[in-house]
Formats: sequence, structure tokens, C-alpha cells
Amino acid sequence: MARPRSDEKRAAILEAATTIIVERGLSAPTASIAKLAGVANGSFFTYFETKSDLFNQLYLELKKDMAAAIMKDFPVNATLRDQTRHVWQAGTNFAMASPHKRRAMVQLAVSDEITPQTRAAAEALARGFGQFVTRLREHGSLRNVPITFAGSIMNALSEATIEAMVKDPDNAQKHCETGFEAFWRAIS
Amino acid sequence: MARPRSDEKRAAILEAATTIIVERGLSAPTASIAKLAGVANGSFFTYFETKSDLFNQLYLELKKDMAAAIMKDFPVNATLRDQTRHVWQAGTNFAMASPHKRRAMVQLAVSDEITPQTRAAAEALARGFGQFVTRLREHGSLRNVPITFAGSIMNALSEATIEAMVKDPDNAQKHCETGFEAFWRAIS
Amino acid sequence: MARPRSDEKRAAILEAATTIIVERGLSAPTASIAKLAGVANGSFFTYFETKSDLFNQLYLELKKDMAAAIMKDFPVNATLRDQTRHVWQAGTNFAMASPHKRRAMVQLAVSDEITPQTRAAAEALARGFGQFVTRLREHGSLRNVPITFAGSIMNALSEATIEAMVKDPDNAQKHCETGFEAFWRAIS
Amino acid sequence: MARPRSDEKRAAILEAATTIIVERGLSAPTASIAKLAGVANGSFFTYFETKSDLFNQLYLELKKDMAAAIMKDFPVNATLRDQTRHVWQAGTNFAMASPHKRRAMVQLAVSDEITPQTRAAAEALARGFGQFVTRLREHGSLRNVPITFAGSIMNALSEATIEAMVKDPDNAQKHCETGFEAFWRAIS
DNA sequence: TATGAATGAGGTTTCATTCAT
DNA sequence: AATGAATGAAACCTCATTCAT
Repeated sequence: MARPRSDEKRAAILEAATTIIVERGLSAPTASIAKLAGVANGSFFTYFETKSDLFNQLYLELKKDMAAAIMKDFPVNATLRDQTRHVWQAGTNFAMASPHKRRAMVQLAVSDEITPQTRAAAEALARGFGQFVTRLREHGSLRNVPITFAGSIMNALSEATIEAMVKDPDNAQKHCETGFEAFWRAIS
Repeated sequence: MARPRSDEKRAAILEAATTIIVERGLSAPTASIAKLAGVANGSFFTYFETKSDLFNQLYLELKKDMAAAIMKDFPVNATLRDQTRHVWQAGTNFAMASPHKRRAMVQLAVSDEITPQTRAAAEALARGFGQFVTRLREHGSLRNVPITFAGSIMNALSEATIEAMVKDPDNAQKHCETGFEAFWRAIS
Repeated sequence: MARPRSDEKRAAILEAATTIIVERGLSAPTASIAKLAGVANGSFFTYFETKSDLFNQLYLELKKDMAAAIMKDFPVNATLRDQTRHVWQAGTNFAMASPHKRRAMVQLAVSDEITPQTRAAAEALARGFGQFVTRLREHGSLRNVPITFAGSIMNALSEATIEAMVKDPDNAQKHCETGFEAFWRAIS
Repeated sequence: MARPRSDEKRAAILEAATTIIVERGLSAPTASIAKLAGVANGSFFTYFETKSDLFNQLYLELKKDMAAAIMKDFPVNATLRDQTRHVWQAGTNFAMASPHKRRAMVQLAVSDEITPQTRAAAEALARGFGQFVTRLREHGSLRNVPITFAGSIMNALSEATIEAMVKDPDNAQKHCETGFEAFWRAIS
């Protein structure tokens, strides 16, 4: 019967946090996040129990964002190479389009604020890709290697690729291709 | 602010910092570092002007450590593949032998405490490898790509490899090989 | 700020406050009181202007409760000793039956939340005993002493008595007698 | 070799706390205590781990003060009545001379900040009176009653007495006598 | 009127850095 | 140079109170 909790405000805080994290690090005051989000200092805690809680929720949200971007228009019936190509392209596109989100994700990922539960939930998002992951695993050199290794390699290589794309945006697409080819060879 | 007498204390602080960073993050109090190093609270600032200063010096020191480990017994006259092989093996050996150092390096690398100057100095260490880097650049797919991209790819792949080795130490050597083969294919 | 409709809610808040004060002290949040009373956060302030206001009203209410308990069946025509005896017994009975109320009263009494007006109103309740107080004052050693001193002595001794009764409930009635005899001797 | 911790500062903080507690209650900010003590905000925590810690130490200190005042010139060889008389007089004198200390003690005693350990330590101070307590217990009506009851009665009556003395200082000594006589009769 | 979200002042405690010894 | 007490600026979070619904 009272004013309902506002999804917009929650979103505003999350977005403000993304920006602040990139620009001032995880140790930036909650007050700065609240201010940028346009809410009162204390309202932060109406939407997130603690600062840590915000970090965890934000991390998941960002991961979901990216997963959604990658799943969009996923070519279900294409060859494994083309599917991988799509994932690679969509992933790098996302990172180029939302550089703040990507950098915040990295900051959060290496911090000790993210709980094992949150990390598990983030990994679980990969299940959305269904068969793709399974097929990729059975491909070439990944066959005899733990899944996480495969994931890490892909992640690591695409990180490097994105880094190159960001630093040299004029040749972004070229770097994207090069990166993909390197990755594809790596896992062949 | 005269030159402090004891190099041992400086080293003790650096080592303590490495441990503390891994166990409690970059936001751990300087006092905790001093305590672990066995020096007084205030002595920290006799050896390092600020906390940030310590971080930067430590980062460089760690990078130097690793560079030295890699350069040790470098096969000057071997084939490029064997040289690369040596670098790969020495790098992963170092990481396995000094897990604290590696993790601290990662923490520091992603933080915003490390200045561009420090990062530049760290990259400059690669020059110690002289011709090796040059030859690697001219090899295969790396020919048309910025050096940093090559470095990133190597770094990224070896990170992933080390991660796998650490998580599954029984098959460490196998993961090391697999990682190297993947890398070599990637840059071919 | 019109007269609120529900007396039940007011009573619920007062009762909840009594419990909360005993269990968590005067600094417990108003929200905790509201919650225990089963009303919303903000409704607290429909019934009481401020937290202090609640404390003052509660204090008076508790004093009234106790006064009522003591006046019940007061032996109007008995000897002074028997009347005193009745007051003593009824007072300790009340405290034993409503330990929360007694403890909340103590907490409130020593706090600086209770205004002089409230304290005066509480003292005024004694007037309900009419002649009894007058007669008591003229008795024995109290003759040459300010009334408040007499009241304090009685209060102090009965506090001590109740404390003993609460701590050792098996011998409660015995402690009650002993306390009364001590009191009676004290004022003789 | 560094600046030693200063007993004066500790004492200054304790004294400031006494004043602040009386004037603004236990919920007064630690900053206000530090300010009145003439030390920096943070120095408070060099001398006391937490606010609660201060409260507990202060409580004990005050109790010790009073115990010392009462033990001073205690007539070891006097009659029980004269010894009691001495205790009564010294106690009320102390309260009259240090009203702040007394009021702070009361505030602390009823608060839930004082731990059972501290309360126990405070009670243990009574042991300093050696035989006196034992003899008092064996006297008159206290014989068949728990010690704590005897203590409470004395405490309660002297509280009431002091209250009267404070409110009417011109007749302080008279109230003191009256109170003592009432007490003596009560325990006879 | 009842609700509970919104507000923002304020509190305790931490900690990088300085400074007396 | 070494020590550790002193400093005071923040930081996170709480909570009385207000206000939109």
C-alpha cells in the first residue's frame, strides 16, 4: 500500500556502481555511488544490504547481460566453427559496446568480494548454451582437458583480443578476426 | 628520508606484503604488513613513502623475479620453438614454485594502484630477451599484429595454463604441455 | 495527527515497547518495536509523535498500572501497619507478576528521556492514596523528613526486596515479609 | 623507544567520560568524550578498544574510587555500629563530593553495557572490607537472608539518603543521620 | 489511516601518515 | 634509524522521522 520499491532506482544504483567501479575502484565510497545514482545515501541500503551485496548482485547482472548478448541470434544449426565464431564476435562486440561493464566485471572477478555462490551462479549461466559447450569440449585438443581449462583459454584469449581492440579501435574488426583464428587454432 | 640502512628490512616488508596481499587483499592495513615483516608500524614509511609506493615497487620486483627465472639458462642458440618452449616452461615453473608471488602480481596488475610508469618499466623487462622477442614477432600469425597483442596472448594462455596446473597439480606437467601446444598453434 | 482510531494498536505498541526495552534497551530502534507490535514502521509515529514521547507515555502508563494494582482492595479502615502491609504486598506482587513492566520502569526512570513533567505526573499518582500517605508521614521517624525521602526509602527497600524475590523465587514470600519488617522498623 | 602511552591521557578520557555520561547519557558520541578530554578522535581507541570497553573500565574505576574512600580511616577496632556508621558516612561523603562520579556509576550500573565479569569484579571489591561484611551479616535480621539482599538494602537506603542530601544540601548532615538510623533499625 | 520506501544526519571505528621520544 | 602513540579524515551503516501511495 506504500510506495513500492522502484526497479528503476535499483537499476540506477547498479549502473552508477559500474561507472564508479571503473573510475574509482571497488574502494569508492557507497556515498559516491548513491550520489551518481541520484538517490539518498541511505537508500543504497534499501536496495542492497551491504556494499558487498551490491558487488555480488552487480557481478551476476553483468554476467547475465553478456550471456544474453551472446545468446542473441545464436545460430543453432550452424557448424561448430560458425557457432564459435558467433560467440567470439558477440562477446567482443559486447565488450566494445559496453567497455564499462567489461572493466567492472574484471575488477569484480579478481576481487575477494565475490562469493563462491555468486561465482557458481555465474558459471551456471553457461548452461544456457546447451549443446554448444558440449560439442566444443569434444572438439580437438580440448578433448582431454578439464572444462574449466577450455573456458579459461577462451576467456583469456578473448580478453587479450578485446584489449587489443580497445587499444586500437580502428583495426578492431581485424584484431577480432586474428584473435578468433588464433583461438580456433589453439583448440584444434 | 636518508637512504635506510637495512636492505633486509626492505625485503622483509616486500615479502610480507606479498603474503598479506594474497591473503587479505590490497586493502589490508599497512600495519598488518609491518607486523608480519617484524618491523614497527611507522618503519614501513621509512622504506616506502606511501602504501601505493610499496605496491609499485613490489610489482616491479615481482616482475623482475619472474623475468630472471625465465632468463636463467635461456638456450640462446636453440630453435625458436625450443626457446619458446623454455620460456613457457620456466614461466609456469616459477608460478608453481611461488604461487604467492604470482597471485600478488595478478592482484596488483588489475588494481589501479600501479602507475603507467611502473607498467612501462615492467614491459621494458622483456627487452632482456633481446632477439627472442623480435624473432617471435616475425613468426607466423603474429607478424601483422601489435607486439602487445602477442604478449597478451602468451600471457593469457599461460595464465589459463597455470590456473589449470594449480587446480590439478597431479597433472601439472601434462597441462603445461597442452598449454604450450595450444599456444604454439595459436601463434603459428 | 487526528485522534487515531485504534486503541488496540496503541496498546500493542506500548506492550511491545515494554518487552523491547527490557530485552534490548532504550536504544533499540523504533522499527523493532513496531515490528513486534505488528504494525508498520511508520505507524509508530501515528500513535506517538517521537520516540521520547512513547517513553514518557509508557512510563506513566506503567506507573498507573502499578498504582492501580496497589489501590485494588485497599483496606481503607485498617491500621496504618496493615495498610502499609497491603501496599507492600500488592507492590511486590505486581512486580513479580509483571517482571517486564517493572524492569522497563526502572530503565525508563534512570534514563534522561523522562521529562520533569512526566515525573511530576507519576508522583501525583500517590495522591490517589489520600489519607494513607498523610498518616504514614506523621508516623515515627518520617515525621521530620521531606515526603520524597519517605517515598524513596520505601521505594528503595521494596526494590531491594523485589530483587531478592526475583532472584530466589522459591522463598519469595519470605523475602517479602523480611523486607516489610525491615521497612517498618526503618520508619518507626 | 617511542612515545609511551600516557596515563594522564587515559585518566583524562575517563574523567571526560564521567562528565559526558552525566550530562548527555551513555549514547553520547565518543567524539564528544575525546574532545572534552583534549585528545584526537582516534586516540580514544588507543586507550580503549571500544566504547563498551571504556564503560566497563570506567565503572570499575569508579567503584574502586568509592571503595578506597570508604576504606580510608576505617576504624578496625570499633563496634559494629560505629564501623557501619563510618561506612555510611564515608559513602555519602563520597557521593556528595563527587556527584558526577556517583551519577555516572548509576547510569552505568543499570545499562546493559556492563558485563557480568565487570560486575563480578566490582562486587569483589567488597572483600577489601574483610571481617566487617561478615560481622554485619551475622547481625540482627540479616542473619537469615542472602548476602546480596543485605547489600541491596544498604545500597538502596543510602541511595535514597544521598538523593535527599543532594536535593536539600543545607540539611545534608541531618539526612545522613536520619538515613543511617533508619538503616540501622532496618537491619536490627 | 496504514504502509514502507526515502531521507540524510550522525555514530563508531579504521587506518595512512606524522611526529615525539 | 626505529618505535609506536597521535592524528583526523573518511567509511559503512543505522535509524528517527517524513512522505508518497
